[in-house]
Amino acid sequence: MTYSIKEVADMMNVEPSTLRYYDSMGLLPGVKRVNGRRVFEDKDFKWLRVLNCMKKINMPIDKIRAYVKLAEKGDSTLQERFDMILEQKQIVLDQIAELKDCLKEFEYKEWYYTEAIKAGTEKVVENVTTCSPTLEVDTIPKK
Amino acid sequence: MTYSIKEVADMMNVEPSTLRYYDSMGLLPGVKRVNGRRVFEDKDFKWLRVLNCMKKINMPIDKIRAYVKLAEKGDSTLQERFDMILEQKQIVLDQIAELKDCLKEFEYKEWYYTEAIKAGTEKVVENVTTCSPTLEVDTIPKK
DNA sequence: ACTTAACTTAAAGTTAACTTTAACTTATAT
DNA sequence: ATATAAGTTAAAGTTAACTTTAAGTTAAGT
Repeated sequence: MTYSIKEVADMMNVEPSTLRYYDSMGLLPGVKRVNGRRVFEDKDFKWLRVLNCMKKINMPIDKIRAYVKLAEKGDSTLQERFDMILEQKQIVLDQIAELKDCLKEFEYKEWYYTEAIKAGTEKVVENVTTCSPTLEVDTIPKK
Repeated sequence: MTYSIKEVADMMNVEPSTLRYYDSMGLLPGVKRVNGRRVFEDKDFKWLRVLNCMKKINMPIDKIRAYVKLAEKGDSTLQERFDMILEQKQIVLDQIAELKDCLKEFEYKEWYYTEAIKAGTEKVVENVTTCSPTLEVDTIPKK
């Protein structure tokens, strides 16, 4: 089975021009051409899925390219690639932890506005949290 | 207790120039001035913590400013702000779910390289996953 | 008192990641 | 057959979010 650039772009929720840009940056190694046109094959999706993840965690294009270059060098770079993957895995874990903290803040705000709307004014909830001068405070009121 | 722009910048892990930029964009309402200098008070940290979260989930500055403007209008905008918070909460939840999928991919890659390094070559693991032409596939090998 | 560090603004500069344009070729549908 | 849609490249343009610069004022340390 083969796929056009538009079909792949739709699957990845990006513009075809974005895929061409990725290609020009060296992020789409080994994609076949037929009459000059890119033809994506099943084997390409293996990498596209990883690329998709790397993009989602905001890994810079330069770093992704570095990974691709290592992969192209073959087995001699296995350890280096492993190290990069471990580093990125830790970054995802950190990002998830960070977002969970943000979620708490938004859940607090949800509660805050629920109470304020009930009362018709913010004054009722304005001083529920003791605001110490740090950004690390965790104050989720129990329902 | 009061804090200089540098002190607040350090707490938020940003440059003072970034805070000045946020201020110029209307993201730091109600910050006092003494001889022209910004002086941050305890009350400001309440908002800084929320701002911090909004930045972390990549909420665009324009949207954050819209929220600030609503807050400045007072109680008549409670419902609108509640709706915005709910929307952002859903965005965080989606982002967390997305990152968890990425984590699986990196965990698979970790396993992949562990096996490849053991064998000295990628050939051993290259075709472990059946790669269907979708980016939604989930293939985590059980240890 | 004097030096150094930190603060100020307005405006210009930077960066990453696309996105658009122009000029062209190839494929698909009627 | 012919129009329309989709593909191509290289190069220029865009956007968001800072970041730096320049020129100045204010505060803090010795």
